[in-house]
This record gives sequence, C-alpha cells and structure tokens, in this order.
Amino acid sequence: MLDAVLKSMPHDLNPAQRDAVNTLSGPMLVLAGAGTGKTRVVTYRIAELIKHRAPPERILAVTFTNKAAGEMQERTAELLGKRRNGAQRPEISTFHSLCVRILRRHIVKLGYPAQFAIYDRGDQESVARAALRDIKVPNAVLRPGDLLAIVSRWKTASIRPPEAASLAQSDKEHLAAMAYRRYQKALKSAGAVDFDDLLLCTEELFAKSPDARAAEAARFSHLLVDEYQDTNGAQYRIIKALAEKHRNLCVVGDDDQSIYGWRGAEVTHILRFQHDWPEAKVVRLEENYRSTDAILAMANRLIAYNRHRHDKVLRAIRTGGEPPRILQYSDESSEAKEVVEEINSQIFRRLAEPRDFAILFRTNEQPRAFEQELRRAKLPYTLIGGMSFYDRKEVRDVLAYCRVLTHPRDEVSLMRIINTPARGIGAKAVELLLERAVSQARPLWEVLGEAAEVAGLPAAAIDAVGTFRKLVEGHRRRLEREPPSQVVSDLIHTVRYQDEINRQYKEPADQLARWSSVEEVVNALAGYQQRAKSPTLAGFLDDVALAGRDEQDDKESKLARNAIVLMTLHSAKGLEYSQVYLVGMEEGLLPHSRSVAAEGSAIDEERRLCYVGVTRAKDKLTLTLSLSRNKWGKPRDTTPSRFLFELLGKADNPEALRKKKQRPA
DNA sequence: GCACTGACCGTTTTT
DNA sequence: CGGTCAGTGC
Repeated sequence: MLDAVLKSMPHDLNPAQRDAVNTLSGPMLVLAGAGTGKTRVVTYRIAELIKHRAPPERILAVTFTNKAAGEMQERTAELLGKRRNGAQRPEISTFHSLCVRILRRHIVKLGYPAQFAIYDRGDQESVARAALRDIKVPNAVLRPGDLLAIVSRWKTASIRPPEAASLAQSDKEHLAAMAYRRYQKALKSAGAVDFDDLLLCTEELFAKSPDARAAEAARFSHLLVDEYQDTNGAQYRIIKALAEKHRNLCVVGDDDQSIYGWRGAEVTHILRFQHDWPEAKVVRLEENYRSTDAILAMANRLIAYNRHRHDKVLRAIRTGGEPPRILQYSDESSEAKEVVEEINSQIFRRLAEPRDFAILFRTNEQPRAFEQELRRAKLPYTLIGGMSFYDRKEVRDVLAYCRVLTHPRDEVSLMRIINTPARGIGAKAVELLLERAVSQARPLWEVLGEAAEVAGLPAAAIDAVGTFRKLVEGHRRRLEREPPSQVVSDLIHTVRYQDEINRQYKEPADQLARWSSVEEVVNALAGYQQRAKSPTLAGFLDDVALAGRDEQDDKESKLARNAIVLMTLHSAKGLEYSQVYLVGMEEGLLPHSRSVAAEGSAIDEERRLCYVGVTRAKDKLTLTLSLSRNKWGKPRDTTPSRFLFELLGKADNPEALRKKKQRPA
C-alpha cells in the first residue's frame, strides 16, 4: 500500500535529525546550522507525515525562492516514489506564489479585480516615475528607485500611506509618503499589485475577513517553513494566521544565515519562536556534513564576532582538509584571470569538473571580469541573476502586449505598447487621452473608445486609436477559443514587431539576438501551455512574474549542464560546491560601503553574508582580493576586508596578517 | 515624430 | 565606465 511506495527512513540520520523527522505534531523549531542536512530532514519529515496518514495535499511547505521550492519538490517526489496518476502531492511553494493563490480566491473582497496583474520591478518603476511626476518632484530630489526602496521598507513593515505620512521625518520621507499614496492609488486603479502587496494584501485579507482566513487555514493540517530566519513581519503574521488553529507548525532556520534584513526580515522572529509557541519543541542540528574541518573552523571563528545570536558551534564531521587560501592580486582583471586560470588548469588536468566550482561575489558588477576570462578560456559557465531575460526591452514589450490582452485596466503595459511599434499615436495624443482618463478617473483603455470626443486630437490619431483598439479586441476574442501562444505569436506578427527590431538595431547579430528573445517568450508560453493543468495567458504572466525565468524548462538543461557557477552571495544560500572562490574580499565591497556607513547592525549582516559564502565550500575555499579596483573608469586603491582578519583570528592584529600574506598572487 | 549628441551622475543584496 | 536624459536638429 502507501507505505510500500514510501522509501523508508535512512538509518544514518543522527539523533537530532531523527528527532526532528519524527516529531509530527505541535510546533517545532529546528535550529539548523549550515550543512547540517536541513533539506534532508525537511523532506523526510514530509514523507513521514504522509506515511502516518496525513493527506499529502493538506501538507504545506513554504520556501523563499523558487529554486528551493523546486528542489524540495523533486526530493519529496523521489521519496514518495512513483505514485499512481492523480495521487495528491504535498503543496510546496514560495511565499509569494502561496499568496497569489490565496488572493486569486479572495482579492475581490479588498476591492481589486479577481484578475489582478502582478507588477514586477520594471512596472513598479514606471508607476513610481509617474507618481513623482504627479507631485512635481524632480529626479534629482527623489529618483523612482529611491522611492521604491522607501516604499518597500514601509510595506514590509506593514505601513500604509496614511501611517507613512505621519511617520515621515525627513523632507525626503515626506515626499516619499505623498508619492506612496499616489503610487498605491495608481496600482489599485490599474488592478495591479506589486511584490510587497502580495504579502501585505494577504495579511490585510486575513485581518478583514475572518471567514477567508479560516477557510485558508483549514486547507492544511501541517505547515513547514524553510529559511525561517528570513521572514518579515507580514510573512510572520500570515504563517501565524494559517497555523494558529492546528498548531502543527515546523520552522527551520539558522539565525547566522539571516541575510535579508534589508528586505524587512527580522532575526527576532526566529529568536521569539518559543515565546509565541510556548509548547514548541526545539531541535538543534549542529553536525556539519558538508565542509572540511579546516573550512568550518574558519567559518566559526568569523561568525563568533557577531554579538546577537543563538550560541552554537558547528562541529565538522569531515576532519582535516586543505586550509583555505587568501590570495591577493594587483587589480580586478588579474584577479579574474588568475582565478579562471587556476580553475582551467584543474579542469584540464581532469582533477575537477566545471560544476565543482562556484565563484561568489557581493555585487552584480563584479562578475563582468570573470565572464570575460571564462569566455576567453572557453569554459562553460552560468551566471545566476543579473540582468534577467525578462528585463530585456523586447521581452518586456511582448509581455506588455500579453498583459494588455488579459488585463484591460493595466495602464503601464498599455502605455508601453500603445505606440510601439509606432502606429501614429504619438506622445501628444497619449497625453490628451491620459488627461481625459485621469480627469474622469477611468481606465485609459476605456477612454480609447471615445477618442473622437477628445478635443484637440487630430483625425489621423483618432483613426490610429480605432485601429489599435480593434486589433487588441480582435485578439482578446481569439483568446477565448485559441491557444494563447498562437494568438500572441499572431499579434506580434500583425504589429510587425520584427521590423521594429530591425529598424532599431543596425547590426544583424543584434537583430537576430533580439528577435530570438521574442521567440523565446512565445516558446516559454507554449511550454507553459503544455505543462499547466488549465493554461491561460494570465496564468503564464503570473508564472513569469513570480518565477523570473522559466524554471521548469530550465530544469533539465540546468542540472545536466556542467558549468562553473557565478552568483551573488545572496543567491548562494542553500547551495554547496566542492570548490568556492569568494572574490572581492575588500572593505567597501564585503562589507559593502553602504553597510559600513549605516549605523547599527548592518555590518553583522555583512558578516553573515561572508559566513554564508565560506560555508558553501565542501572541499576547497579560496578568498581573493584585489589591491586596486576600477570605479567609474578610474583605478582606486582598496583595503583588505576586516573579515579576512577575523577569519584568521587576527582581528586585533592586522599587521600580523599583512606579514603572513606575502604569499604571491 | 525621431535620431543623435553631449552632459551628468551614480555605486547592494531579491521575491 | 556605462546608462539615462534633456536638448537639438532634421
């Protein structure tokens, strides 16, 4: 029966792990250090729950990234074995997709359309720009990006425009509060939410509608939360609302790996767990199976410099190992060159494979030099993050076309494509139409139907607007019967988007690259169509907004791909590599200058970031720094990171390190 | 309506 | 250095 398909629990779990896996009811806090088999424990726990007759579909596991969710899905699927078709699986999703699903069912109660759009970073910037223009704040005083940062900070603390206005202290914050009000109004009238709203609206929904809250909470009997140290206020309250009744809540986290404080995550949540759930069982996982003793000793020395933390010491199961190296170079190009050279020679001598290596850095501008060298050396590599596929202009255009089809109230998307490619609806015409929309407080799309009544609009423009409306409406109707990918592909051809690309870019190589991204979007849509249970264009857009890139299709190629990985320290959390190069170990970079300037505990978070980097390494760790680094085109001298001294236990005596480090690059 | 030019200016991390 | 933006000229 069921038990027969479930893989039995392995015998090599240590007592603490076994304890965490076997405790199936009531609240539990698992304090799991880096490399202590956390994922293993979580997945076996899910399997164990099912073995003890918990209906799989009533188990919910929440993760913070899509990657983590995907991995957990795969591993649990493995444990559950091949189950007959239609067998329910546990629900494993990110916080944000969980909220989307909840909001789909209830958001009308908050005054949004059921078919709301999710605005990503680029869309948010457009709205922010318009809000600032409205209140006549010049770019020099407050840029859209700055506004978004402030607004996001407010939102993650569940502060809404009225509170923000009274909380604002500096001039900048007062302006931001005014812009925030307009920003939020614009989102709502466009029927859209941003990333923070997904959490905030869910929280608000639960507060305003006890029925919705009870219904959502009743869907699950067991709740697991991974990376609990990264929960922000809204997430914390959502979890509480969902688990309060059944109390079968298991959270897993490591306060030493809390690196999202800037996003509203509060370590206090993990430190406070026992207070909120007094009957909670606490399990500590302190045996590290990942790194050699040499690497772990360094990590322990480093993190000990942080004051506020759950006191714990990771014990290495793997003894010995090569001592980590610190290498310094004269500038960032030789840093990149030498690191790549070292990797190359190991691969050439068959001592290692590309997939054994990770190059980790603090900021997204750092990988450039490494990419160059890797290309030159003809080594396969994957760059995680950075400029996303979905940030490309032409991709955004195509997605905007899709959103105009599915979300008639979405103004940002409509504005983006209303004259792209140029179709005779120029800036002046758009301005007049927009004026009418704003003065009548109606969606721009509706106003397009009355173009003839707009004073000052030339006949040619009225015609153009009419043609555009027919075009969109025609394709909207087709969407009811035909597969989305067909409709979208036709729409792109009808508007002659390829001609637009060829006009904009002179180089044939550019033209080809740009057009192939357009094709890739259509392919992604077709792929989604095939795997989704009930595919809709709107569903695809949700996927894109939440997943960033098409993880499903990537899965095979990504896993199969034997490539060196380049990524930020933030993206590296939860992953492990045989050999890690932690590059750019300099003051100003790690710790980042912004954190050095900020008062309070910003440095502690940078230290945790460094700790995360160090503990990614299984066998070999190399820390590098460059004595000079280009900034705005000019080379500038650097200072070795304070963390290097701490790692070596020489924090009080920097001179000693300088002598010791004469080792040549 | 659109392409081109030169001045200006900034540094983080992500769902 | 590289991206953005206002201003200019067709």
